[in-house]
Amino acid sequence: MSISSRFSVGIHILSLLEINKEGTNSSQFIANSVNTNPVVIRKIMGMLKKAGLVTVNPGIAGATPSRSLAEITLFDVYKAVEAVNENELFSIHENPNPDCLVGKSLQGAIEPIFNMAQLALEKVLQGITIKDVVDSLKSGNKVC
Amino acid sequence: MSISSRFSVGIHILSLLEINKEGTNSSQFIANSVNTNPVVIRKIMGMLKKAGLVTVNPGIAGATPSRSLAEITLFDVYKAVEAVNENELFSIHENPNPDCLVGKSLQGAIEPIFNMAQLALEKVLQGITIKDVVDSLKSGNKVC
DNA sequence: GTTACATGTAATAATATACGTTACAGGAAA
DNA sequence: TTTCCTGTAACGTATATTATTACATGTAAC
Repeated sequence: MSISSRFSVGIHILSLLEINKEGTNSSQFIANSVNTNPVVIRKIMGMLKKAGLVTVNPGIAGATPSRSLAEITLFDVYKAVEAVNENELFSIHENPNPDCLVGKSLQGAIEPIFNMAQLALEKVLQGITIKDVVDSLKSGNKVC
Repeated sequence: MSISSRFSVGIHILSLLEINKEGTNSSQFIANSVNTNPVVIRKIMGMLKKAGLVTVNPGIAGATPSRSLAEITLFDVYKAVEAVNENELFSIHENPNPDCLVGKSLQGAIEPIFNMAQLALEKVLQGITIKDVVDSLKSGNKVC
């Protein structure tokens, strides 16, 4: 199955905070751009807030990035919205037969491989910032 | 969410074909090692067969690898069991508002990034063979 | 050819998660 | 006090996974 679209929505939110920084980025406004329900935005915004990426206050319309968008990587967003948990991108079948060599040892053999693959993916995300994405949006040029 | 455990089961199956090559690898036998239902094994075995990785015949007990395990990479298994579809590891929210710059252009901006990240992950899987896993099982040494 | 046992596959249930939606509590400011 | 916002719980729907039952079909020994 796929990695939750919370991730792409999170990127959308942060990008919009920049593109519409002159305006007020209420959950309703953002939801209109993302094309979803404002509650979905508030829930994801809450995760971004918890991760220290955005500043939002109850009762006050709008949100702002908590630090420069050049200092927020896609990996930060990915962790914030729990797109994938630590070492859980791949799932491994549970309780294989311990009386069988394969059943007993497979998990230990493939876990490091899976972790390495996951890390390779995450390293790509660490190399790209929200600023890169926003620049790409403005210019029409691809980030990569 | 996580990548289907069909992937780890597929690796389990192929490893077991080697470890138990003297014996008969019926779906019942394999299911006993994986600790699941034989039908689950037959379904995954069917995908491995369709991908040309194993040879199985209706009515005849057992399965064998179709080529050397040193020539079957984890990526081959990953594709065979449809762990992740082409460029679909990440999902992107659909139908964003085209009247908004972010809504209109975000997908085009992040898709190449997502594809790059997915490719980085897949490249790791391409570098490891079932033989590597089996060697690790036998020796107790990690593949990586 | 019949019996025993295998694979192939459809159908179904149980479970988990994502996403959307309604409802409402509580904060802020005119 | 009214209005509009955020925060959050609760619920429904849709979808994917895994397990399971049931049965059609193939193979080979007897």
